[in-house]
Amino acid sequence: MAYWLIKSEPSNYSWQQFQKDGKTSWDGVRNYAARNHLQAMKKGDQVFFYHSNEGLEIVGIAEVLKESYPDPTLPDKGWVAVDFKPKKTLKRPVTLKEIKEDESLSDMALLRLSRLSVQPVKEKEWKMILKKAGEK
DNA sequence: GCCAACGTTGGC
DNA sequence: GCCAACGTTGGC
Repeated sequence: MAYWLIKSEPSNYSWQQFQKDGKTSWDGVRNYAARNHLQAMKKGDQVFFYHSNEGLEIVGIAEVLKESYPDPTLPDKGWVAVDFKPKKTLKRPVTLKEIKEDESLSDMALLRLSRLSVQPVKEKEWKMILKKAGEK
């Protein structure tokens, strides 16, 4: 099982909206690095949902519902989409500030590659963040 | 609203 | 194939 992090601007698509929808299709990604990560996702993988621009915090955990398939908004160009479903809202959101302050998380892609919208999370980082969120 | 970081584009 | 110009993302 692998761990990931996806970003969304709440004004565009928020965690609350995601929960209301029950699932969502992550399409429209037009970045090669992000696409490669989408393609590597397996059903059941766990995914942090991060609010960028506003909030600046990890708000919940999603799960891969459907592995990558041709992006319906641009099917012939090799871009892909992945379906997610919301799994759990964190007891306490984990802010970018907290992540920055933690030495052991200084290597996270969130900090090093701040512009990448789909990125891998190491198991160690995953557990660390869950702990900060007040989860087991 | 500004600006740094980074990806993409296009001229040579 | 290099690199400058430009556009976009995202934190501040």
